[in-house]
Amino acid sequence: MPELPEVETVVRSLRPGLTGRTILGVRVGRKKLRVPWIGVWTRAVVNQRIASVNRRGKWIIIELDTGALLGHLGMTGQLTVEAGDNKRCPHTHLIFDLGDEHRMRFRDERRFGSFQHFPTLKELNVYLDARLGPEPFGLDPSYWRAALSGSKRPIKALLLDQSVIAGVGNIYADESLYAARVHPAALTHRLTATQSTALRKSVEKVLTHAIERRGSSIRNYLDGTGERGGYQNEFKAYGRTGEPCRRCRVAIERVRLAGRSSHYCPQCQRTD
DNA sequence: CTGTAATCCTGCGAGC
DNA sequence: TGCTCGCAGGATTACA
Repeated sequence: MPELPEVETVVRSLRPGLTGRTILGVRVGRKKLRVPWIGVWTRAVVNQRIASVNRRGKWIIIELDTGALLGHLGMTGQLTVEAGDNKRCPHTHLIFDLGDEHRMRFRDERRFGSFQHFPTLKELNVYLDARLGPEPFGLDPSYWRAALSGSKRPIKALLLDQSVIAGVGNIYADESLYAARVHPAALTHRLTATQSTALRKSVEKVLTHAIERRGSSIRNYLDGTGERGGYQNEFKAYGRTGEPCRRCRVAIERVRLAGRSSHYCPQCQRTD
């Protein structure tokens, strides 16, 4: 679920409470996550101090004095720091004891999320480099133009491809396409220079705005302190099937593209 | 090189 | 009320 704005909000809200703390122990849940290395690495992080907390694409990077943790929230993951009494919480897979009655908890209902350990930050970055393209902010215009002209896929599929641009997911792809007035099924190599530029700027604008609203909470998403986001109240396309377009009042339509629902205005977003 | 579908999971709302 | 179906913010893999 969480896309770049949600992960950025989690990282920002966790950073002050995590940085400088030492992991005293790790408790592991019974159920398996998709990356089955939990339990193998838990001992490696005990007594490690947390040096920094960062984000790349939709990934959370927790750098330790030695080694680093890489987390992904999948569709329903929550990473929170809590203090005081220890409530029972279903779907908890990891609890990091941070001392002084503080704990970091990783919950994930659907278990699409993951938590991995790397012996060095360098190895972690090699792993991410193999999967991720550049961040959407300050994207090189010529890189973007080349990426679009060199592909014949629908633009929606390209926006979701993390190796082209890191961090965009289904919600923000739809919102960006709406803002740029580009049809989700439009083939990338057929987009005009104007459309290409508009989309590059729209992605940046939509993501920035969503971060300011602390992300979108549709169902599960919470930030590092357990609070919901507010951007779901500002969706113009996503999840608005049948509702009137805020620009032209024509009903928003939904199509299935690249295996995902795409919401768009048939009047404002044309393929031609 | 594309594109699509299936896979990993749980939970919820719609419709019968 | 209770059942089944389809759908959900993601990433990876297999296959046409």
